Amino acid sequence: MKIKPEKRIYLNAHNTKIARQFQRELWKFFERRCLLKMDKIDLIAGCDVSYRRDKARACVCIYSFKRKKIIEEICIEEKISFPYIPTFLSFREAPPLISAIEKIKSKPELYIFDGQGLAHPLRMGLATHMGCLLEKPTIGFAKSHLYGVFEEPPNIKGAYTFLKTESGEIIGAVLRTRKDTKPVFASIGWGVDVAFVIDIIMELVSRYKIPDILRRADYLTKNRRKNDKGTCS
DNA sequence: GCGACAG
DNA sequence: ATCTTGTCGC
Repeated sequence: MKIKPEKRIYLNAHNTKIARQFQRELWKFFERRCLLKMDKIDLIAGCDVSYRRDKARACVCIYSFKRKKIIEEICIEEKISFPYIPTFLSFREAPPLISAIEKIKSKPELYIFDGQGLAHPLRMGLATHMGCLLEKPTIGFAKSHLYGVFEEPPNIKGAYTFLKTESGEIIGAVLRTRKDTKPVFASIGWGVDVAFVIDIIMELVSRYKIPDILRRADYLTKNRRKNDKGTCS
């Protein structure tokens, strides 16, 4: 899938000042309605990025929710173009992620990213940022906190509390995807609501606290230490 | 000024 | 995220 040509300008920012402006401009593409239904969804994409020296490697793993199996995997490698700066993660990860997503053949209905969605000071975490570029439903799945107020959820698998802005708006959930482990921060990315986020994430986790599809993408991202020149499948 | 700070 | 060895616990 290709993103609209006019949106490519948002991929690279020369500095945080411009990056901040891009984050504000992208907000106009945000979709708040929930475009998906649990009983109809099928193809879901788990996306992750890892770094090695001056290269970033992005991997996308597409899973068929109905057939319960992975149907496609794509990995790409390219030069790192932006440093890691809290609240500006998108400018480091979106370029390689878009490169990988533009190579997939199937048509995912939902994309899950390693990071926040609306749980960001400007509501522009990686997942929301990617959603505004792709104009497709996205969810942010983070292992730690960046933004938002919440209470600790009970130590029971499936328990959750809402992640809110200072003014009380619900932007995501602090979800206990596994007992006796720290809860995760799942937030609305683009085109989904909190109930959907919670339902789908719980459906995608099995034995571990991270959804299998994201663990797989993470694995593909790092399993290239020796040979491998950029391809895998 | 101080603390917090996705990956 | 990455750099890294062993180690505690189910």
